[in-house]
Amino acid sequence: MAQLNNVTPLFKDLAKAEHDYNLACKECSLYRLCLPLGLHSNDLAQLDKIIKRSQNYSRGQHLFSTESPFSAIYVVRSGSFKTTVAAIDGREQVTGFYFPGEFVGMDAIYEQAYKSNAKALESSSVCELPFEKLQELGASMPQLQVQMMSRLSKELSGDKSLMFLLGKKTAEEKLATFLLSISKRFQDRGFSAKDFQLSMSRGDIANHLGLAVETVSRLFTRFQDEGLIATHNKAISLRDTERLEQLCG
Amino acid sequence: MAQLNNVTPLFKDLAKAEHDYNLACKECSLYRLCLPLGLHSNDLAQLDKIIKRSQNYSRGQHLFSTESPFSAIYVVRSGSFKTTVAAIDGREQVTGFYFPGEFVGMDAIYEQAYKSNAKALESSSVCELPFEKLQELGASMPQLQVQMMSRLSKELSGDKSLMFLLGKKTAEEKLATFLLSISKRFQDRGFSAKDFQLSMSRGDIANHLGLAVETVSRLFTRFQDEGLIATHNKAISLRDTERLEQLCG
DNA sequence: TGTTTACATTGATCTGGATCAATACCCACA
DNA sequence: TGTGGGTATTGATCCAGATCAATGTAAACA
Repeated sequence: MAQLNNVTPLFKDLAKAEHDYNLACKECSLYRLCLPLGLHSNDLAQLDKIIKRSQNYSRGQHLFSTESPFSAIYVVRSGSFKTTVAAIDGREQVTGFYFPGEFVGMDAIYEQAYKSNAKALESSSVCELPFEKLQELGASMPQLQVQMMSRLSKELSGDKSLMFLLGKKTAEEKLATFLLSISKRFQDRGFSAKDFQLSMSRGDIANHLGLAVETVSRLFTRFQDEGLIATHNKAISLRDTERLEQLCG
Repeated sequence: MAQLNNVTPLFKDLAKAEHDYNLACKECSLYRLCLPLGLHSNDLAQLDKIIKRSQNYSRGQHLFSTESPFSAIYVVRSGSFKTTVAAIDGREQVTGFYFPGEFVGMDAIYEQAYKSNAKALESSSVCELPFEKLQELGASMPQLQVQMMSRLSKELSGDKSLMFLLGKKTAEEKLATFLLSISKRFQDRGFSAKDFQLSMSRGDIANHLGLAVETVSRLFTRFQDEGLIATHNKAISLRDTERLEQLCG
């Protein structure tokens, strides 16, 4: 097994830099990725006031579930989350993974009720946007509404791609696509696109991609044997991005 | 094969009732399902002004494609559409079917570019909402923005359910879910929930559900043999809704 | 009215990835 | 430093649904 060094832990550095959880939006290193983008500074100050900067969620803790009363949407501040939708018989589908700067819970707006469950994959923190106040604010701040719609639209278009992945891609293509998507998101956040630490289990990955854990495990082994990646448990190193891209279809 | 009578053609009656395509929103029979819901009458009048009521699209015609420049989102007025996302190698996934009152093209907002292709499944018409003007209007009309967000959120939550369907359901469960979803949408539009005419081909259904045409065809036959439905080509009659619901998982 | 072309059904066979089973590894906590 | 429980890997087998192949049906057009 190839040796892996200097692997960036999942947004840990960021979490450290953001140690002061009451840091105002304009001081936040996620600023560029987050809602405030495009807001004028006095608008931003108003938004700042309604945001609740909440304490940490520890690994496995629910941010919300379909049982929770709907009151807010969230932006990941540090760490990561997964969302799932479940059937009565217990089957569940991991519908998404969420990293710092990304919005969780937007599918709740329509029915004013969470339609999925969100769970922390590691020690994580969020900014809470109380939905009612957000809406009040939006009435006098069109730019904010535009930003929100933009976020919703982005997630929508990502979901369409996932539908293609689930419906039409082979196991191999699915995993290659997944790895590159994660890599891209790390890069957007200023981390290495090549070396990173997955916060989710093989089971979560498999579930999300519509595969069995065993298939994912075998693919990791094969990708490694073929020199596409190097793995050491949850640490991943992309070794041949070009070939991975070809594998995506 | 069971005989099928009095099957409601797909929103044809509606199309006829809406024969005057310049009908103002407040006169439109889709009012209740559409964007204007919750707007005050003077706001509505303003919205009315920017809506372009376009001519018909005939079967197979593109409403937009990923090549089209982005300028508007659409609301189906009569008929129906499918949207697809495609890979370079030609594979494509049908990401959704759209019926009167439903919004098409919202995933384009984020990147100001259509991320999918929309094609008419039959003779259809739409209301065109020029996005720039919609945004201008939204600035002075918070309720409009709220409505838009609500639509986006609704589609988002529908897509999450589709991800569950694609990732976790069996072929049988997929088809049962599909039939009931279509039935529900007909009912919402004031048509029979039991007897309707599908506007999409078996191929489109199969593609959308992540199945082969042959599998869908066999399932239709089996459902019919088991007395769950009666079919005559594209005409469908639900005979045992309860059992279909159980089959959804 | 026949011909064309696309769509749908049915049957036979094959296979990618699931499932079952066993072992190995990792780390949390005593 | 050992022990237990979750997580991961690896191998053997199976099967739901894909694919291949052929025929049937319908609607569109000359």
